Amino acid sequence: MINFSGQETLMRKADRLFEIIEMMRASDNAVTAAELSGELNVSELTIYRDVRGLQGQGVPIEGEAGIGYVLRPGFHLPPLMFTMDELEAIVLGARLAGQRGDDGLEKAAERVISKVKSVLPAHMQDRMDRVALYAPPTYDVGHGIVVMPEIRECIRAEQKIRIDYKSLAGQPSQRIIWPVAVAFFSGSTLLSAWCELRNDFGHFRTDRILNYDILDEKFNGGSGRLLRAWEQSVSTRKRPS
Amino acid sequence: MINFSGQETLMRKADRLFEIIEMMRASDNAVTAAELSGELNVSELTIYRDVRGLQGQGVPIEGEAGIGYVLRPGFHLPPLMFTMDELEAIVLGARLAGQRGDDGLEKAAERVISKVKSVLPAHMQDRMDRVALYAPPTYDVGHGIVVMPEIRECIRAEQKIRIDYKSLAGQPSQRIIWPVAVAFFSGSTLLSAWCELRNDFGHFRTDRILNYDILDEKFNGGSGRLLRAWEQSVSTRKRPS
DNA sequence: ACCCTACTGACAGTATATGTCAGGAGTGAT
DNA sequence: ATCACTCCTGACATATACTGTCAGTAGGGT
Repeated sequence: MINFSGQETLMRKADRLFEIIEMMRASDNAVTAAELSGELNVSELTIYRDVRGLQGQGVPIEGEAGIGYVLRPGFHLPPLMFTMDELEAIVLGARLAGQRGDDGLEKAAERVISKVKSVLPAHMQDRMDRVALYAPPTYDVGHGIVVMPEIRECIRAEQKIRIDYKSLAGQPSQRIIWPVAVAFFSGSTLLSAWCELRNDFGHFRTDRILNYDILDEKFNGGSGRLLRAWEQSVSTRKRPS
Repeated sequence: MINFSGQETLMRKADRLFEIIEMMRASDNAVTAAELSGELNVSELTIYRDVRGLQGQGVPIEGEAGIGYVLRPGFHLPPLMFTMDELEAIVLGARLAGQRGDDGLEKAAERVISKVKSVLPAHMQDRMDRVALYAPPTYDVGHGIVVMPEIRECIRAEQKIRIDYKSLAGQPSQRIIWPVAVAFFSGSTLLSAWCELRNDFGHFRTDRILNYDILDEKFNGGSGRLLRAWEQSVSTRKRPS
């Protein structure tokens, strides 16, 4: 955009090489040349040539037919300062997280803003203060008696919880759960967990948890395997609406 | 050196740009174009052109006659330390911003995650991948013909916009506005701006903007004063519901 | 005053980057 | 085994970007 005086294409190419690496690193799965070419507005062949060039330069990209490209972990190029777009995303995200999330997250989001601001050059600090993207207030989410920061800590520490739960029908029950994830809806918060009673994953509205005890006993999340299993169980029983 | 298969010069140039930045960062004093050209085996003019290109791309290089080049801080992202609460706020915020915001913000939010992760100590990177706080999918927000990243850029650059707008009643009108803020509701997006037609602030649903032209003419936001005036005008005419 | 240095402009040859077209070979699913 | 997907190679043509040389201007420091 602001390119004075030629050099447009080279810059575009240097940027493209950078973007290729970023996209591969950002994605968990393999990235295909077709995806890259679509995103970067060049032909697939150009991507192939770019990748070959990067590999020749020592970038650990692995390409497999039928799969796509994967960037082997451990490759780091020096991290660049946040762009204005990224700062706007951080500020908007913090505002949203502060509204949707619990008190702990709200305060954490504020600390994030100030930490990020502290590493910015002076002129960008001003601009960050003036990010004018807003998340309009929603209903205050009620968590009942549940102290959400505690629950999040249980997820991280893999600690079991015994809960007294009242189902939608009003049926009370007691069960021991392995907390896995939290979904922040606009009006309510859902705690997803493995339920020992049902031997399956279940979702529990936090405002229907009547009582709970954090147990000393831990469960084994298997370095994220339980989380991935939960993700899969959610994506397979998708609701139509 | 290890350059197989063509692309020698481009790689050399991309590398050279990288090297120029590295040499400037490594040196405490200013670096002269002559030093760079000697080290990189190109003419001085090529260095001048490279630097101009980098500056055009936003790299904060300052050149002074008689002195040399200096890389201002704010190009590299320094290491950052976050607590788990803060990391969870960042990840949740990025997910929320990615859903509510426009395409540009979604990508920016992804890059934020990737950048933050890259400056984190190793043991925290894994934990960041496993943050299990989710923002449930919402309806896809329609912006009509409006390209939101462009609008955000106009807010930052304080550029006037001429819009064709269709009011709720269906009444079309053309006006020139000074874009001030964007509010991302869950179902729609509101652009707030000073309206030259009404001489007052107004809110415009992006999906009711029929057409728009970004003008070269700029307005004067007064270092955030316009934004604060808008904030005040919003807080005084609060709607009860 | 003097040297150093960033910067600009014009000109020309080279090499480079990119696209299109066609085809080969490996992978995973049906 | 077939099929769809994907990485990868080769050849060819075109536009254009990069680089160097030469000459000159302007600002900084001593």
